[in-house]
Amino acid sequence: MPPVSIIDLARIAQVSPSTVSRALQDNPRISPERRAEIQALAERLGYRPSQVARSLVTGRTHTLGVVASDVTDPFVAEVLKGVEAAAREAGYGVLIAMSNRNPAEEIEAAEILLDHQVDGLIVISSRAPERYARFGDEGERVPLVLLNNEQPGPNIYSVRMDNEAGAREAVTYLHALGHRRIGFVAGPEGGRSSRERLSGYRQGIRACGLDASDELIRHGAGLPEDGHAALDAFLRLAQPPTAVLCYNDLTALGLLAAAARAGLRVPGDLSVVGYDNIPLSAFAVPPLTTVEQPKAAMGRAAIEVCLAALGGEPISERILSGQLVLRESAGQPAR
Amino acid sequence: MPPVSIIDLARIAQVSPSTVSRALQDNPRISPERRAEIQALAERLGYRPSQVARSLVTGRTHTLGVVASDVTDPFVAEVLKGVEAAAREAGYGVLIAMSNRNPAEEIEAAEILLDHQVDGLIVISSRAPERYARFGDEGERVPLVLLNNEQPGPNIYSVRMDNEAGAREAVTYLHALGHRRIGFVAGPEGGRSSRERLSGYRQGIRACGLDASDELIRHGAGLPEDGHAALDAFLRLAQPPTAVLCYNDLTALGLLAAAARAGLRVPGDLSVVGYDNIPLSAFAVPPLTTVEQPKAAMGRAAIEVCLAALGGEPISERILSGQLVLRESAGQPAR
DNA sequence: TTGTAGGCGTTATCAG
DNA sequence: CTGATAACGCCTACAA
Repeated sequence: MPPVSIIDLARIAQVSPSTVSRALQDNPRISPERRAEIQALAERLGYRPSQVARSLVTGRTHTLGVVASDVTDPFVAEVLKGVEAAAREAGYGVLIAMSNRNPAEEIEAAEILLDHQVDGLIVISSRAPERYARFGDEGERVPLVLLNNEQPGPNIYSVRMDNEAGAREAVTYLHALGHRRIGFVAGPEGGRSSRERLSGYRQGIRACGLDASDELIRHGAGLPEDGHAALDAFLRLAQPPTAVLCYNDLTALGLLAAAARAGLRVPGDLSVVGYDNIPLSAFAVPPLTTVEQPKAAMGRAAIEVCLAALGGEPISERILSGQLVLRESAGQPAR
Repeated sequence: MPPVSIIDLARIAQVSPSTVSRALQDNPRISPERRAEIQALAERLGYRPSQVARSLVTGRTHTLGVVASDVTDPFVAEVLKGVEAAAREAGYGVLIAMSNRNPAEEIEAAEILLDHQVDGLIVISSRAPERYARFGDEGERVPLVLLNNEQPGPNIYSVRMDNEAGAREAVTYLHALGHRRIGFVAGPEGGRSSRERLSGYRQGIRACGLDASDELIRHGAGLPEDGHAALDAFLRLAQPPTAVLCYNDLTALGLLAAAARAGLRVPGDLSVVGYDNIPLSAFAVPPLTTVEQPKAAMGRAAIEVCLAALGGEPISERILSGQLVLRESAGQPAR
C-alpha cells in the first residue's frame, strides 16, 4: 500500500488538507484540539511527510552537499564527521561526492550535487577554487563554503586554518630543540594548505636563521609513500636534515616507516613532525609530534557558515587555529 | 533570476512543454530536428532539470542512503569510497549518516535517510540488524542492503565476507610459523564480523590443536586503544601469547604501539596480525601482516545488489572473501 | 508527431 | 480558525 499522505489524513479527520498541513507544522492559526487530534492521527497512521513534495514548493531540500577529495584521508574523514553531526543537528542531510584529488572531477562532483538540488555546498580542500568564481554573480544560487581555501565572490564563504602559523611554530619548536637542518616535505602542488604550510616553514627557517636551501624541501601528494620517498631523498644528501616537518600526518607516518626501515632511530637520529593530528598518530611508533587541527570543529564551522548564509546573515569568514601537540617523534638531535 | 524551466524552453521554442520534455529525454515520439533544436536551446540556456519535480512524479530520487558507524574508521571510509564511486557511475547520489557505533543512533540515521526519500539504503556493519525486520513486509518499500551483516526479510539483502575463513587462515598461518600460544583481541560485542572472526579464530585454534584457554581472548571495540589495553593484559599473563590476531588493523596498530613501548620486538618477541588491510598498515612499524578485505569492492557490490533490487532482479546475497597479506609483523617466535 | 490536461504531495495565499 | 485554490516543475496518458 502506498504511503499515507496529507490528503488521506484530511479525509479521515474530516478536515481540509490545509488544516492538516497547518496542524502538522504547528501553525498558530489552528485550534489546539484539532492540532492534537490530527497529530495523533498522523502518528497513529505512521504518516511521513514527503520531503520531495515539500521541497518542490518551498524550494529547499534540507540537504547540503559536500565534495571531498577522498574520505579515505583521515583528515577529510574527521572533517566530514563534524559536518555530518552539525548538519544533522540542524535538520539537514548530507550528500557526498568525491573528487579523488582531481580538479576536473571536483567540478563534476559539485555539479552533481547541485543537480540534486542541495541547499548549500561545502568543498573540503578544493583544488580548483577559481572554478567556483561563477557562483553567485552568475549562475548558482546556493552558498558555497570553501574549507581550507578561499575564493572571492558573492555567496562564497570560507573557513580556514592559520597554516602558516602552525608550520612556523613547528619549525621554531624544532629549532629550540637544537636542530639546525630542518627539512620539509610539502603536499599536493595544487593545494592551498600545502602552499601555506610551505610558506610558514620558510618563515620559520628564516626567523631562526637556519639553512634555507631548497635541497631540504621535497614535494609529495600528502600520502605515506611520499614520506617514504622523501626520506630516501634526504638520506642521499651530503648532509641530511636532523629533523623533518611534514605536510601532514600521513606523510609523516610514511616517513617514520621509512626511517625504521633505514635503521634510523626516531627521534635520536631524526626528528619528525606531522600536521593534522589524525587519530592514528598517537599510536605511531614512536607517537607522532604534530600540529593539531580542530578537524571536527572545522566541519561544524563550515555548516554554521553555510546555514548562516542560507539564513541571510552571512558570516564573512572563519579562521581557526591549531596548536602543536608534543609527543615522542621529535627530540633533541643526537649530536 | 530564477532557473530556467521546461516551460520557459517551451515558450521560447514555440512548442508545448511536453514536447520539450520528450525532446530532453530522447523520447522516440518526436522529430529529430525538433529534438536537436530543443536540446541545443536547453544547452544554450543552461537548463537543468529539477530533480525534485521529477522525483515527485517518478517517485524516485536517484539518491541512495548509507548509514555507517563512523567514516573515521579507515575500513568504513574505504567501503564508502567504493559505494560512492559505483553510485555515481550509475547516476545516483549518496546521502550519508553516521551511527557513531550506536544502535539507537543507527536506527535514527536510517530513518532520517528514509525521510529524505532515498531509493535504497545501505548499512555498513550494522549493530542492530533485527531492527530492520519490519522493512519490506511491513513498512518500508526501499531495498535495504546490509554490508557485513544479514537479516532475513523481504527486500533485505546482504553482501558479506567470509570472516571465519579469514581468521582461521590467519591462525593457521601463525601456527605454521611455529606459534603455540596465539591470542585474539575481539571487536565490538554487537558486531557480527567480530563474532565471526572470533569464531574463526576458535576454529583455527582447535584445528591446530592449540591452547584454547579464554585468557588468550580479550575484548575491545576495534580501536587502537583496545589493542594497547589488550597487550597490557596479555603481558600480565603467566605465559603470554607469542602471537596475537586482532579483530582489525586499528586494534593491531594500537597493539603494535604498545609493544614498542613495552620494549618488545615485533615479530621477534611477539607476532601481530591484523584484519582489513587499511592503507596505513603497510606503513606501520613494522609493516602489518593482515587479512585483506576488498573494501572498495564490497562497497561496489552493495550498490550492485541495491540497484538490482531496485531494478526488480534481486541478487539474493553476495559473499566476498579476503586473503592474508604477508608483511613483517608476523614471523617465527624467537624461541 | 505534437498538444492538452491531470496529477505527484505540500505549502501558501486568500477568502470566508 | 478553516477551507478552497493555485502553484512548484515535470511526466504521461490520452487526444488530436
